[in-house]
Amino acid sequence: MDKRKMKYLPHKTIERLSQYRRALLLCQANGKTHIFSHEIATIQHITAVQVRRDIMLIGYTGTLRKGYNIADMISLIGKILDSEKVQNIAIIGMGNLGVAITKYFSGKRTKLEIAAAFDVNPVKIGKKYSGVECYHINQIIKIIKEKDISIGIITVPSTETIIIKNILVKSGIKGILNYTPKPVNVPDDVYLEEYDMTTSLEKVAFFVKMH
Amino acid sequence: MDKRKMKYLPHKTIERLSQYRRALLLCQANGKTHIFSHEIATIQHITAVQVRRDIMLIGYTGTLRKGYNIADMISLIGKILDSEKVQNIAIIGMGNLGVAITKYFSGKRTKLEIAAAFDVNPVKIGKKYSGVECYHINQIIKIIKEKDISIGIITVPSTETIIIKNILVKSGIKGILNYTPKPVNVPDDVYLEEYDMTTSLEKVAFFVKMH
DNA sequence: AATTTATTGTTAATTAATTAACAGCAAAAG
DNA sequence: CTTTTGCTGTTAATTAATTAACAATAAATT
Ligand SMILES: NC(=O)c1ccc[n+]([C@@H]2O[C@H](COP(=O)([O-])OP(=O)(O)OC[C@H]3O[C@@H](n4cnc5c(N)ncnc54)[C@H](O)[C@@H]3O)[C@@H](O)[C@H]2O)c1
Ligand SMILES: NC(=O)c1ccc[n+]([C@@H]2O[C@H](COP(=O)([O-])OP(=O)(O)OC[C@H]3O[C@@H](n4cnc5c(N)ncnc54)[C@H](O)[C@@H]3O)[C@@H](O)[C@H]2O)c1
Repeated sequence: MDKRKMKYLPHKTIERLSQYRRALLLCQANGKTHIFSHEIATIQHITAVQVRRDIMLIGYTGTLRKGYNIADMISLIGKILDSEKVQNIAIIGMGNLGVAITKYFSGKRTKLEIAAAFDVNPVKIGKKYSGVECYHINQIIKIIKEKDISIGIITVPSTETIIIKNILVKSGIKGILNYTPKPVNVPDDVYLEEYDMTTSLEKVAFFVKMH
Repeated sequence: MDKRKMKYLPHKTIERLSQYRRALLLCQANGKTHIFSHEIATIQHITAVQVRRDIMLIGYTGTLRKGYNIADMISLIGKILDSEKVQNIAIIGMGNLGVAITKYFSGKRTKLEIAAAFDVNPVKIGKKYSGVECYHINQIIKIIKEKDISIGIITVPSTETIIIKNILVKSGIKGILNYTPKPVNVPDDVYLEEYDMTTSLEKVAFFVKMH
């Protein structure tokens, strides 16, 4: 698939591709070789049209009455989502959430690797969390360069969010995933994704109340 | 504000209201009494138009050249988002993520309360996590009734997601926040919110690679 | 007192995302 | 061999969300 086109894939399609891939890997592990759009839709709890539309956007075509070749689709999604070389990630703030995330991601995806953790608490410095070494935050610029880290996950207390964001931007990081409730802004060449758990929970509570 | 209108607030507006409120509470704590739309916008890193549009949708009006009264806005957002009585929450799966979330939320928001935790691991049953008692999963229907729990947070291994979702729906829960990567579907009268961390990270990685 | 400035509130326009509609066709059924 | 069925791929329509435009006006400035 053409690189120029990929840039223009809708954000929501990118998200779904990530999910399709994991679903397809599961199907493949169960010995399936082909799959219909409506089967993917059922797994993901979305509509078959949406699945076909996403597949159209990435330029793949299935075979009529046989569906999509699972192996081919996995490989194509990989070509779209994955970088050729490993993308290294830093996680900043090894508290409850930071440790949980590190454990969750470490050694899972081959093309994404948590390469370093950072904290200020002396108890944590030098320790390894699921194989990831924790460094003092004042080492971060050096380590990011050394380990060619391009993505940062922020899990520090929200009072520290801006400081950490600034350090990350300064050290040339190109993507930030901010899990603190303090919104940040970044230069145009840095991609930012924020998730606020309190917001999600309050949203659920609102719609429950409204019933 | 009219209850009928509230139902039709856009989802994104609901999310931002939750965030405005927390920002406003901070401002209030700093002794501020009034705030302009562009100030809120700066804090949230969005546009002032969007802030004013959201405020318009909830039917509040500021005063020209003076801005919005912070206390009034906090109170109005409370009337919209909060239920009159406390909304009780159950969290299912007290692993890394479940424990982190429980710690994070417990005793924070007055109108939302984590009222019970559930697991299958005998080591965890009977223990308290940040003041929240952990029960065996086979007690869940009883406890949900007893404690009038209307919201469930799922943090079990993804192999268990569907089982837990079914139990929650069966026991009459009205809102589910699913943090496992296994998508679920629910009847119309249950509100569902899903968040998949891997998707977020792969999305960041994609846009970083595309640069 | 007249003019300028800064800000709100709202409508209109634009962009993004989803959903509907359907043509095309290979395989299955008759 | 002909018809029906079931699925793909794509265009068109719809809906949701954001952004632009600007009228109204209170306060500040001249
Ligand atoms: N725990 C959760 O489930 C949860 C959920 C949603 C959001 N959050 C947010 O995630 C963030 C972390 O939450 P947590 O529960 O893990 O908190 P935590 O207090 O357990 O962890 C924060 C960690 O950051 C470290 N830290 C502090 N200042 C630092 C700095 N300048 N540089 C590097 N490290 C620093 C601390 O030493 C600590 O280890 C918070 O902003 C919180 O609001 C947490
Ligand atoms: N840890 C993270 O940062 C993270 C991030 C994103 C998503 N997740 C997802 O969240 C879920 C939990 O992750 P985790 O890291 O906390 O895993 P974990 O293994 O530490 O915790 C899972 C817990 O669920 C319990 N459990 C298992 N079956 C159960 C059942 N039938 N009923 C009740 N409890 C049961 C286990 O005993 C365990 O305590 C997983 O689905 C994971 O994919 C975790």
